[in-house]
Amino acid sequence: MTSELSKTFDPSSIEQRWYNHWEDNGLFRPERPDAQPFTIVNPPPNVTGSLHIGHALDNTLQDIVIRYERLRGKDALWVVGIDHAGIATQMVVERQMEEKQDKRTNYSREEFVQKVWDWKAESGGTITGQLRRLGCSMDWSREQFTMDEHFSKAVLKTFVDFYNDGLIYRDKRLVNWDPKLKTAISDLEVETQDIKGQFWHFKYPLADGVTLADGRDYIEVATTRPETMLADMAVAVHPTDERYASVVGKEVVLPITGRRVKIVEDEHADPELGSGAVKITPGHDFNDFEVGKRAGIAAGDMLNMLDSEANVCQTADGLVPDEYLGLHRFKRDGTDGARELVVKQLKELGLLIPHITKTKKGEELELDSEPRTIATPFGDRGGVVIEPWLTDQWYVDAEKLAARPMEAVRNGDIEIIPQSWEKTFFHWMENIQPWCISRQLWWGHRIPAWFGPKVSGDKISYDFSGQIGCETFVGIDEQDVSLQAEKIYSKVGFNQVAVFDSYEDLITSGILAKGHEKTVALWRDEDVLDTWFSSGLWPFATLGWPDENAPLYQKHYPNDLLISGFDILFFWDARMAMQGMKLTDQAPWKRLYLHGLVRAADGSKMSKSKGNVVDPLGLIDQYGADALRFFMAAMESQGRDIKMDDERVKGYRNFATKLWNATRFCQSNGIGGSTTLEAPAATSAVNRWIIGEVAETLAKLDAAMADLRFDAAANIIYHFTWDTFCDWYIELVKGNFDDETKAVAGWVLDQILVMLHPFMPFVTEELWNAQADRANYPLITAKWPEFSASVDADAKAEVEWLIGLTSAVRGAKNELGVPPGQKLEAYCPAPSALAADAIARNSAAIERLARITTIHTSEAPDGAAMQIGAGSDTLIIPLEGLVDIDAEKARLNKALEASAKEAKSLEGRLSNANFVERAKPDAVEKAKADFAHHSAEVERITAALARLG
RNA sequence: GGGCGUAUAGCUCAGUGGUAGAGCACUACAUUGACAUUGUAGGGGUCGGGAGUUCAACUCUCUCUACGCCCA
Repeated sequence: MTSELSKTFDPSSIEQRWYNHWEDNGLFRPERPDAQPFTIVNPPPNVTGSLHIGHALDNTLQDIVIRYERLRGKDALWVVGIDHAGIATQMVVERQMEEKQDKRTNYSREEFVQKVWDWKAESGGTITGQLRRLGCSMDWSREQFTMDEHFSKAVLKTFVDFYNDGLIYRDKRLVNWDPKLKTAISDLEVETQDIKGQFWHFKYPLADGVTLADGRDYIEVATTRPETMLADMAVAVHPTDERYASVVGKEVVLPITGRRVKIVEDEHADPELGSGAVKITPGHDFNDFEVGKRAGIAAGDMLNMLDSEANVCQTADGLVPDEYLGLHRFKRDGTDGARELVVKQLKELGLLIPHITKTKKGEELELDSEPRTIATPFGDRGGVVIEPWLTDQWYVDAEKLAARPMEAVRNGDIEIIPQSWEKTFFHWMENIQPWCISRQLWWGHRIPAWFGPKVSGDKISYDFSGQIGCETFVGIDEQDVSLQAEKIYSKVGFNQVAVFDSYEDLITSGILAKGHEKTVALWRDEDVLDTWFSSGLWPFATLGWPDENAPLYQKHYPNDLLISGFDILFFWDARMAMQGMKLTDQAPWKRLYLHGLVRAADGSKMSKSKGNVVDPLGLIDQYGADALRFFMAAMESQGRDIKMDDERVKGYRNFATKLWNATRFCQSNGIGGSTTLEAPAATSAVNRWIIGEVAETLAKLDAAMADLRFDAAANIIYHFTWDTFCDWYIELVKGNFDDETKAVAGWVLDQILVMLHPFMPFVTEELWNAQADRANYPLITAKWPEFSASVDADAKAEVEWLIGLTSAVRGAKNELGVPPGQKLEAYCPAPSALAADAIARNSAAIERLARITTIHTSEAPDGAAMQIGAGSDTLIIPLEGLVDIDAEKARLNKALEASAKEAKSLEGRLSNANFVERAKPDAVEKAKADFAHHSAEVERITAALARLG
């Protein structure tokens, strides 16, 4: 029994209902213990996130694959969860506090972290509801969070194991410091932008009366960051630069600070650039850091002149004048900073070399500096200029971890799709830098490292200023580290270990006071881990790792596929591969599919600041989730960004409506759901033909899905449904719904619903259930088409002959201005066997579609007529009184010209001996056939023209 | 500076070593019969420029131009 469908298709009335039904009945992951596994993990969206159009694309593609594999009977698992997103989340909560004139530091760490959890409970994870609206069939029953206890344990274990393997180490070096968020960030989180800046030229006076060969008593240096001169530690010149050869090893006296610094040789100084001499600030510039090290300055001795907010602080040698202390590094909010003051003072000292330029009028103009475009680093979250800052941080030796993923891609264990991304992947992996994983935040996975006093001889000494000089203990908990500590400190007479959660806790405890002489105190590292360090474990920690016997891990790891945007190839994908291969000894997924960005209609990047963001939920409201999903699939060719196009989404909404109405029509003719996977027995050509078409469509669809060609897959099912099924099959069988046809039509419609389901889950499920009572056999867990029938060549030829005839008649009538509804008779004096059969068996269809009442097998009467071709047959349709002969002549002449041109070109090719000898045999065969066809066409049309006079 | 990618119908995009396709838009016609969220038919492209390889290039190679992205 079918259930009646409403006259118009309203997506919003069915989506919620079906989604709840699927989820409530556990249909996203039915029990299939013996089935072959298929696994995808969803890139965990940020807990602060809401669904944007990029998520819509990424998740639609994943859902298509998961629904497809589920229909194919696999134990399809789509892991879903949320990322705690350290920086982003802390920012959200801090911003909310700011609105209430409150701030993080008004609270203890524990209190603040609790507030973040409260916020998460209240408004975190909005996106999970939005993914449901898109129809995504994840396994929500196992939804995870990267701060869940089991996941946190995996993160801890990873850190401890990596540390013990020497893959994680602590180092003092320059980091990318975000002075707004007051945390280190990794080099991937830095975005370089070209901004307008200035280039200043200074004189650094030579010390001790030394002069250059040309007599000058100073060295000229240039900089885009004058303020850093307060921490200059050298001037570098190129070893081959003869201008400075005589002063290498001598000193300059820095203006303002009066610091004496050496002139050193270093390849970094480019003789071609400016004066050829460069100032060296090892504590505040990545290049200078390396120069400084080469010049023998240890990282610990490098001068630092900025605090965590990039305000000037006193350097270790105490030479920064008081008036600078507390100034911001440069002008901010209209207030001059250290940069402006340095320039002003140097100018007053006569040590600023002006930049001479000319105005438009040709007058000479003296400027303090030369205008320049400067590549400037910005933090991707905080949005302020990044400060290279000398700190102790935790690093992952990424270079060691990179080898195996590269090998996996080379040997095919990991397939990157599209392949063009391989080069980018290799380029990054080959040049990979140490990965800074510590973050100065409160929200995140706390680093499991504790520091203790340094042991020297039989004494211990506490140093709270930095940690590099401390004893370091890394372990899974306090007990673990205190055992480690006991071993070290018991040797020098300390048999008690007290462990503190922070340096402050240690101090407030009073443990260092008298009375605790035998107790040694440890304090925990305050920092948390980079969020990506934890999300790198996602493909396996979500499945139970590190318990390698966990059933899910056993069955579903490695994952089959990962789908992500190319923008997180380095951030996430590469790190999953690095961590995964080290920890599990296997590539985390077999295939890595990278898709592009969804852009605004004009091709620009969507961004909140531009205000051109398209809300996927708005599109769902307007056109339905199915239409949006189909759009995403149809536009996803491998390797190209997708431009948003509402009209196209609308077009796919229309497609859903078309299917809806076709189903309605079927129902009104007593066509219901099929009861067999196997195609019904069919005798009529039309029915045999459509079954064969389903077989062909299925094969093409499976091939497209195997290659992850989402666009091809979507187009195949679209055209089969609309063109083949609706426009031809239904039209051909209309008015002739015998039992066989009803059975076949019902079966074909079911195959469409199944094949379309991964793309348009809602409307297909609705129609599936409307077609029959299928409460126990919902479409989401139905079976993918599986039948033995294949293409029937005779039926195909016959139906294609009918279609050819119909199209030809319609086209000719249209061109000649004959009303489409006009019924006519035709003459086919010498029909081919195919034509004779087709005519005999399909007279009703021919009359209805081609509007030809009778096809006589006698000679056509003289007089005005139009001539059309169907297959290799010619039909003459008298049009006495209906048409103007000149119009028919013009139409025929046009066709003649086209065929003659084609025939001539083919003839030329066939008479070329080189072609006949060297071309592939089928190419020659095809050319011959085409030539025969066009020659015949020429003859036919010529005859017709002759008949018309 | 290095790397990658893209240039195909008015627009958005597929595509194959054998002379080009889709959707939308456009034009004409149709229409109370599943569907105007429709049907039928049609117009429209020297496949960015140039050179080369080949019997044959939109497709392969080189080069130029334009645009985009990533890295330094």
